[in-house]
Amino acid sequence: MRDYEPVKIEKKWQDIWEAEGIYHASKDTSKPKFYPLIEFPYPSGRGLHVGHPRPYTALDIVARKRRLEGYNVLYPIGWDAFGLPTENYAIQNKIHPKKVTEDNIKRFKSQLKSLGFSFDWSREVDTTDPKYYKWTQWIFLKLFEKGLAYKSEMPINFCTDCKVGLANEEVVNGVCERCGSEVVRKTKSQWMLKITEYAEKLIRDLDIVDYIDRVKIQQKNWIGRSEGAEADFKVKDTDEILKVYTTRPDTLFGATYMVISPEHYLIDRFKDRMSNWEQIDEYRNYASKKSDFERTELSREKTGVEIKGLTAINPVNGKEIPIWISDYVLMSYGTGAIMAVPGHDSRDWEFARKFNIPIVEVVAGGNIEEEAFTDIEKGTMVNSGFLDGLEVNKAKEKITLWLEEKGIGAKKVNFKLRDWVFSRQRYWGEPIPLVYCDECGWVPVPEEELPVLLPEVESYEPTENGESPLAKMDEWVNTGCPGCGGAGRRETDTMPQWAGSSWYFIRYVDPCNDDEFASKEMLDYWLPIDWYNGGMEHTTLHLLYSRFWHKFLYDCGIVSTPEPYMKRTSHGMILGENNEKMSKSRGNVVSPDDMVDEFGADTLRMYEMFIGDFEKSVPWSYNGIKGCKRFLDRVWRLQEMLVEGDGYSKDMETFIHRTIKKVSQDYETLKFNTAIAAMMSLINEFYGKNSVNKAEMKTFLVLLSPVSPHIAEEMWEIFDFEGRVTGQKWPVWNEEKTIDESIEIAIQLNGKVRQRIMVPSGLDRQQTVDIALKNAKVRELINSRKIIKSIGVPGKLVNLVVK
RNA sequence: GCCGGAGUGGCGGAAUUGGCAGACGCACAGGACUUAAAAUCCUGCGGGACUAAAAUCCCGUACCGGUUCGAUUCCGGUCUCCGGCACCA
Repeated sequence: MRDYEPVKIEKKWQDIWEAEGIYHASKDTSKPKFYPLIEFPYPSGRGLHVGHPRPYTALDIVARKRRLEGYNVLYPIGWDAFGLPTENYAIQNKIHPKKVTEDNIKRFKSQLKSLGFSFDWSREVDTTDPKYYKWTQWIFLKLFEKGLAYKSEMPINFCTDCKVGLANEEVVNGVCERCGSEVVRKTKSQWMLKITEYAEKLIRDLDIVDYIDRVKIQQKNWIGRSEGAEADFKVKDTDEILKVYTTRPDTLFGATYMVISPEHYLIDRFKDRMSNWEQIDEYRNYASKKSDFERTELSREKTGVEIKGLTAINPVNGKEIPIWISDYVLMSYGTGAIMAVPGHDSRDWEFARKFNIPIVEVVAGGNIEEEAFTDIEKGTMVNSGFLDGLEVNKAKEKITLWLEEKGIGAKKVNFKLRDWVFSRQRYWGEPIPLVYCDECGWVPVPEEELPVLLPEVESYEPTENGESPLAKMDEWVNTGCPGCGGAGRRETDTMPQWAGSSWYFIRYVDPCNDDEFASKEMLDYWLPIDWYNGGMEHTTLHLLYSRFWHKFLYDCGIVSTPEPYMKRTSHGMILGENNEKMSKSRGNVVSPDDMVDEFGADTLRMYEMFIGDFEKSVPWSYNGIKGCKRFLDRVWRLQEMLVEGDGYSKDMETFIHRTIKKVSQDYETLKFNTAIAAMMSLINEFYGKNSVNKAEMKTFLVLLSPVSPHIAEEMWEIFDFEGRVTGQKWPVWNEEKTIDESIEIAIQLNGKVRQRIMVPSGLDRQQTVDIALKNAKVRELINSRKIIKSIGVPGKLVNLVVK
């Protein structure tokens, strides 16, 4: 027997598989299809770390199993290559980001290939390739055409020293990550996408997809649908009204003040009437330095300023109430103004306590001296005129009708979801294909002129005033207006990285099509994705953005399914051996290259699947991977105990059928660790007998092949079995043959196991109890005590309650 | 802070419509083989009481409490850790 030399056999089979193109998806649309998807990687300068292969191996296993089951499988791969880290690296090292990207992709590609994934490399896509981003721009133009892209003044983080716009991540503790200077929020006109128009559908259609619960819940909460009412408050002695949104219109009588956000337009409008303008302006400046996240932190001491000289009128009782500004009210949610009901909202309660504003009880049931009473199930209305005596939910309905009758309010559904800020003042992204003309406004670049290519520039640094580096390229910026032929200026902002990743799975179905987005035939055959696996960190943003784009394309009649992904699962992170996140700075990064060199790809793949619960994060363990190598060594040595045999041997039959069942089911339910454990047990059984026949060996190798394909293929060849292991049929189990004739059950006395006995399988509840009671040892244990109750669980146990 | 998730031996984990806690692997210990080591093979391996050994018994699934014949699993509360919080991807 030769030695097991993974490095040799893995390269050998990778070359053969590639030459034969066995992992290419077929154009034959008569076969049933299976389209699994992993999140395409961002090709960073650091190369792969061992966390990357975890999800890739998982779906590779499923993809390989499906091929053996006769499906036409599309398991694609590509590069999400636009983005900040590459651009920053390019700036620091004075290398063009395009070059950086090329180098990184090259490295990633060779690393992935060494791991033996069954990706269809002929369909590779790259978001930075003009042939790809042509269609990203095309989708943007569709959105623009349908009125879903618009311009709005939005804040950006602006470093007062570097004079550049910063990503949130580049702002650390309120200061610039690079220079440590103060960061302020500066408003800038930016492109926005109306994802809120799809809020209702994005929630509703979660019902038709199979996502793991925690993903669905996160999406729902992120979209944050709430039902309430809008109500108009008059601003005293003006013709203005303050519109507020509230989920508790029932508490309107309890509104003792109002709060508007520091960015609210009323502030500038009535500037002259405010006797404490300086104080207000100072507060506005203070608030502009904070992110929404900091502003809404509940534990934080509430801050605010009363507007002196402006008051509002509560529409239900005509009472004059003060208006405050405070940063806990956000312009981005609701109307940017709230009616404050300190008796029944904990933020308002804290605020009122701090600034000595009266707290009025309008729902009885709590103790508002101690804390706000917010329970909507238990209270009864008081101090509320025509609402008195009603339950909260009834009061909500009545007051909403009242507001509608008076014409000063209405029922309203609100979402936490905000529109998507789509502009970046950066170089390394897709140019937004619009031209501004003084005559025509924003005009789309004609479809036949796409893509709008990213021009070559000298420096990728943003400009002094926070504009994109493209703004400096006069030649590129100044162009003819596609509408009137007059002078036009190109949009210089680029798209966010999310753009390319919002539709890449669609391009995979027809990646080389230069004439159209993708052929209808391919779209209809391959979509939707059957199974999408990705990290929990993408649950809200990426998943929501891509669902939004897909729904939009569905409404345009381009794709035929309302949802892109039928199933979504999620993997846990692989941490360093010290149980911390792998990072260069912590020095705990493990490279797959080293593992492949030392143990082979088959061992690495197996260990990544055996390491623990697929859905949980888990620390890397060098000893652990050694254990998997040991297992494959044992598999290799099965060669020495092979005997003839066409069918499973009698004593192994049950074991084999059970293993087929366990492995088949576990591969489908992300329980790769227990599937591998089952295969280990089977091998232990072979070793115990010191023999394995050909039929048993074939079945085992096919079961093993999705996890560790190279060794399975090599052994298949050594044994001179017909064809390839990658060309076999997935084995099936016979349910009857998985059942033992007799099984052990436990006998408990008062809930504690006291005896175990063997019984025939297939007994019902009563038979199980009876057989236990007949047992001599059990009778002895019961002794003279009386049986009060007996519980039987067929095939499991009997519990006798005795006294 | 808000939303979501997790907590089981020395370690990774297994067991879930509520039914025998610790499968499988690692580490460790003892033994076989070897001049020796590595590799390999065999055995043991949650804690405690009792015992020459076994048998037997008690405790044990982050913590406190509840429901139940029976709770790692369900309910209420507490603590700790992890992911996300809209310009990192």
